[in-house]
Amino acid sequence: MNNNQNTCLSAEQITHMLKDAGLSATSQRVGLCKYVLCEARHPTVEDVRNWSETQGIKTSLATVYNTLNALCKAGMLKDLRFPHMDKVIYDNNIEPHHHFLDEETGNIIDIPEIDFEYNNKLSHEYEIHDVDIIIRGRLKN
Amino acid sequence: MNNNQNTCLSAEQITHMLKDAGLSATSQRVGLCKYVLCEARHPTVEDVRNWSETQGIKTSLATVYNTLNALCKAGMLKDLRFPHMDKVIYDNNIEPHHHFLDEETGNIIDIPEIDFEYNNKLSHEYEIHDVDIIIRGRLKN
DNA sequence: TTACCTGCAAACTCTTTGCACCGCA
DNA sequence: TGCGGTGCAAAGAGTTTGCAGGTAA
Repeated sequence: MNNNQNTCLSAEQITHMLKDAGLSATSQRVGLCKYVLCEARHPTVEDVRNWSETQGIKTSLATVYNTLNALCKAGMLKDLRFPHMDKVIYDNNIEPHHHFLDEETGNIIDIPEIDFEYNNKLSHEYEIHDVDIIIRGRLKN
Repeated sequence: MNNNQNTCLSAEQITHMLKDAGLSATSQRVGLCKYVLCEARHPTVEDVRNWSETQGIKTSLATVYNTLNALCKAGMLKDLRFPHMDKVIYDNNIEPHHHFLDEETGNIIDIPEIDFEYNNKLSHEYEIHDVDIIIRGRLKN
């Protein structure tokens, strides 16, 4: 069910990725990455915090924020903010894709671009850098 | 340049709209509506507050929030939250449309649905209520 | 008159920052 | 050893709420 590219990274692999990004591989970061780059799907800061507590990873809220921000800056993670949602959500799927938000459950599902194509008829004055598409609805059983 | 449907509403018309929505037409509300339903394009709470101060409309921050929330609940206004933007933005264009965010100026431009069509190839399990599309880029001169 | 609205301040939530200490390289 | 990371607590930004007084219908 996890549609990211990083399913099951080892601590060594994570250490390598961090160093490649110019980040020192502290135990907190490696631990948080294990969750945020592999296990988690669209976690909030709170989710990350809760997970790290259940795993006995000693860390502070500030470090969770610092780490997630550093990973975003390094391009290993993406931060999302959805309409009618007050918290930032993190996405380890770096490939271009859209999002489906199940309004009943709050679940967020990645939608491949091919399943929801768009046709840009804007004039050439509009130089497009990126397109965010959020589909809101309900996933029938 | 204002592409909403309410260009230049009179105080009487606003009073009527408020009452139709089951809201009492206080002077603060009528005043704020004048801006938020007519003049403004994608204002933040701060914009509304600043405008009301320059207009000598005596109001409090709490009332601005209450009024905007009440208008949203009544369907007269829409609240938007964009990626990488920490504040809520209000939109008086009730018609379905998309948004173009000029990343250089911060300007938000309404995009008619016809200028940016999408093609939904999702399976029938996905029951779609609404689609939010935010196009980020730069508007060349 | 009564129910709703307003204004103030305080509370709340999410996120960032300052600073002393600690640990990786 | 030195630079950057960590942890705590405090600060900050945006928004909501509680309550006493005021106003529309």
